[in-house]
Amino acid sequence: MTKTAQSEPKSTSAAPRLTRARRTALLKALADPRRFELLERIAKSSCPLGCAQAKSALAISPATLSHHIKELETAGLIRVERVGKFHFLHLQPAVLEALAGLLCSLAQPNGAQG
Amino acid sequence: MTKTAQSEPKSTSAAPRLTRARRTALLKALADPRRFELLERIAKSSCPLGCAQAKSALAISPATLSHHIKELETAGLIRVERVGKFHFLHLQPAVLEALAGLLCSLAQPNGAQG
DNA sequence: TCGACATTTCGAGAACTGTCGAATTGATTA
DNA sequence: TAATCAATTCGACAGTTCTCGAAATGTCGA
Repeated sequence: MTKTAQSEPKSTSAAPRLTRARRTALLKALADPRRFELLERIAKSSCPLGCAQAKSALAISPATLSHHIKELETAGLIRVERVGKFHFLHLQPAVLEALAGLLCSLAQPNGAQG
Repeated sequence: MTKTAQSEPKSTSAAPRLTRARRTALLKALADPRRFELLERIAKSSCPLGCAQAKSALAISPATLSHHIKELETAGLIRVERVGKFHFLHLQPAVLEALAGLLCSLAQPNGAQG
């Protein structure tokens, strides 16, 4: 009850509400510097990022890259488009926006509680 | 936390731009569920939160609470007001907003580069 | 000063995570 | 089919972090 005044920062696509577990998973996924850098790469690329580009951008072993990709995918931050033997990485902006909205609401006076 | 070695001004008001190291430190500080819950408590409290309330809210040992408080303080997410034998916890909203802004900009098309 | 309370530090154990080499699976092409 | 390239899984190691009990430090009131 009383979910009044949920006016959060406008998101362009539907931002899902985050459960406690989900928000922790998201933050953990973002908290690794290489993973964040990878996500930045994906976000700033105009076309979906291929694994080869990701690998050369981060200078890590294939095993490690695969691990990080899975972490980001599991957290829901990216989507992996599998076409043939290549995988392409897409950002999922809504999840990022949901988290940003949560942090922003916390920063408001009284944590923007209802 | 490992070496950061990036002496940057810790502003308390205007949202500072986040270096790579700082943003990682912030995300790590937020990525622990108990720490996030503590931060939420602080944010949603109308008056600065005392350690006793924090401790009873989280149901953890004093040692662990002290550890988490230090992490949040080091990350710049809270300020600790030390008055006598009591410590009061204040949110530092600007840092949270800076991080939210960063995430939001990443979510924009092409990662809002430029 | 002493005793009670609040908080921190210390030390250690357990659990988690990032990393990589090696082996494996899967897809494409010759 | 064989060869090759892309990506994943496996197994192991190192470093980090969470957690707490015990001891120490700091503060206040009697």
